[in-house]
Amino acid sequence: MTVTLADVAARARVSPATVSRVLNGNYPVAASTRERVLRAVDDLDYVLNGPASSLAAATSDLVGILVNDIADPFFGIMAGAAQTEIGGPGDGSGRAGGEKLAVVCNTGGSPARELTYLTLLQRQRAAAVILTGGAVEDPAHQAAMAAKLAKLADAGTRVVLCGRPPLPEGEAVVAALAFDNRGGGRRLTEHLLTLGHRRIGYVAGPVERTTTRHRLEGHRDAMAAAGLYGDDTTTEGRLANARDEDRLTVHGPYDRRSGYDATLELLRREPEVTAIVAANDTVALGASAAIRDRGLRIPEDISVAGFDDLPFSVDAVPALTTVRLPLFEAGARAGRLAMGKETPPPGGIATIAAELMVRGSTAPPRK
Amino acid sequence: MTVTLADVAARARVSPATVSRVLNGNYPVAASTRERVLRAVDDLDYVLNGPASSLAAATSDLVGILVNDIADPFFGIMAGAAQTEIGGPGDGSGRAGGEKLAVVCNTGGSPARELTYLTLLQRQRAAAVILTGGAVEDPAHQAAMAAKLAKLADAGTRVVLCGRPPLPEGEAVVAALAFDNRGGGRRLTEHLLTLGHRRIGYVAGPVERTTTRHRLEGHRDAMAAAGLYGDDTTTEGRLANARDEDRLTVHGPYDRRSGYDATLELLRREPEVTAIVAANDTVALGASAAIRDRGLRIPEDISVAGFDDLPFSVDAVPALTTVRLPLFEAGARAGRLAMGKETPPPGGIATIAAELMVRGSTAPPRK
DNA sequence: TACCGCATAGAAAGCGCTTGCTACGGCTGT
DNA sequence: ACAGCCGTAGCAAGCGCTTTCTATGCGGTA
Repeated sequence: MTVTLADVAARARVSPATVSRVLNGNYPVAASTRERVLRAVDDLDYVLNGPASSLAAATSDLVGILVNDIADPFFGIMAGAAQTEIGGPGDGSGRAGGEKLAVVCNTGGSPARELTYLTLLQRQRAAAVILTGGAVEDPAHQAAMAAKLAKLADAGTRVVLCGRPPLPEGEAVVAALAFDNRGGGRRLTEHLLTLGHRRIGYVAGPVERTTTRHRLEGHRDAMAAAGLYGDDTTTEGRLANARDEDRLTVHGPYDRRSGYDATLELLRREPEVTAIVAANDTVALGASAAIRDRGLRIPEDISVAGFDDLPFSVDAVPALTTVRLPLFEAGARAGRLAMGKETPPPGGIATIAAELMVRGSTAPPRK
Repeated sequence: MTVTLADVAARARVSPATVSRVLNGNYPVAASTRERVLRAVDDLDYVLNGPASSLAAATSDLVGILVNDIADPFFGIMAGAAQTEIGGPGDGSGRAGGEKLAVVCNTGGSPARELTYLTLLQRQRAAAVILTGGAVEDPAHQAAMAAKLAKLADAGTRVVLCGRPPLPEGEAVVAALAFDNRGGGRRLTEHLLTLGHRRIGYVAGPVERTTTRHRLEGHRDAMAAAGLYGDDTTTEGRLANARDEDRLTVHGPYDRRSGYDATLELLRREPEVTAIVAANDTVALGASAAIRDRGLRIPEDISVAGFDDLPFSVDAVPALTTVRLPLFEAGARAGRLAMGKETPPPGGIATIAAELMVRGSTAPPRK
């Protein structure tokens, strides 16, 4: 029924070993023999049995890319970039020689699914795994992840982090490419402060996500440095500041709906807000909609800012002030790292700069 | 080094066969034995060797989802929905029992890569394959695809089409869920005609893509039915109509940049245009930017419409008139079909309705 | 009491490939 | 002219699992 290596060997009048070597190209085979084998492969329409091959060789050509939300271009762009580096050009002959199978796995942000996918990938003896985007900070989960990754690395799977902070003990990992979320967040808020804003609302991402925390910390660093939230360091002062921070921060998922709802909430809590900083561009879009539905103008009445600089942000009206993350470049680099085509940065850790993009959605507050 | 079935068997003091049966749960095993085995599995931190298992059982738990552009939420939404049906909830125990590994593969719209991925999936003896989105209409490629899919089906892989028209001879396929692109396109243009528009520009997708052709045909059907492009059926008249159609149509990729450039081109060719229909929402966003950069207002000077109703479309300013496709539902259904959890529609073909969403970006043309 | 059948466990034969080792010419070097 | 090599090809032993077939022990029944 199905064609096997042995069939090809018979037709080419060579041993199975020779066919295998022709196909893998890691052993000298005379040109004439090779040609005969290749013709037999074509004639018989032979397709390698992946499982058998992986079993015998104890490795597979699977590369897994884990993303938190596949419907979010933030991940799509990174994953796509990584795939271009991993998949190779593809010759269309259907022969697929030397290709790796780059596949993306959607965790939906669930720690359990993240672990499950890792196990599944481990089962397949994946050649490499790329983890993208923020991590969940729950200690139990972090420990489980670290253990799992260590085991993967042990089994020869290359592990690369992309847009995710390094592990506590990062030995298991080939490389970690971390975005400068904190710095980006800080510069964004500094921009707003420079424009003269003082009461700034913050629509944050889900709690316990590193991305969320880092961006928020950047924001608060800037606020604190400006003496906002007060620099009253007495116990009472600190409490008051904390209350202030909390009042002006709302957490929610990274989607437009959350941005919409949170902004309405912020507006209710503090009508005097003159700017809203969103956890990312998608959230910013929802925030903008809420502001407009409230009958307010952007940026005249309220400034809005996002994060990521996704492609649609420049088309928002007005164009969104945001922080650009080089998602494509980072994804591509992660792909190369996973393939061993690029040497890891010193220490295995690289921080990727975030660039402030000032556009029309931010302006000085009205007097 | 690595733990094998035999190690588990030894520790549980049973035969490897018994361990295998406990893990696969398709053979009676006494409760006490099962428990002993399970404990041994946990103690040893055993992870099944996927390749070995697939080799012996001649099937794998891989399910491939092919998408044209992973950075496009159009595909992300479908793929994510399909994955939720396939991956199961995941128990977080890391045991990953009975799970399928749903993976998405990004073809980038390239026929060669599409074929390559199919070969790679065939190699892995994938349990199922879901093809999403429009197909390329090149006859050679179509034939190659049909052959490849037939071979996959032959090998026991379930093939499901989602948002893609059925194959010429669809026997190889479990089911085809096709969007009513033509009907949606027609109703969208009828809406514009009803508003009073007569000179309507069309920013189409890439040529040779089924999606592109169907949406465009819907548009032209509506135009023709309204007597636009003339109903002159003489040879000369037909030629004139065709020229008119071509002058008001520009093709390009499904991205914002293409929408921007094409709209500028359309405006140059025919300054009297009162509406622009875009191939999809992303393109519509680019088109809107171009219109605004030209100093024109939407919808007062020019109406704009998209297709797909992606989440961001409602947040555009003004909100985008578009055609809603139930992407999530379709993806989920494709996932269930791929898992054999749902019986295929009669004839294996289902057409999925497209619903017109009238919003602020379209209005009657100025007198 | 003797027999049959069911429930459960084990033995062993592969699944299709990779790869270390061996075998065999013909060439080169002295 | 002979030894030693290099370049190729084949042999055969697994890789770790699934599954068919067989073995065993037990309870129930005649």
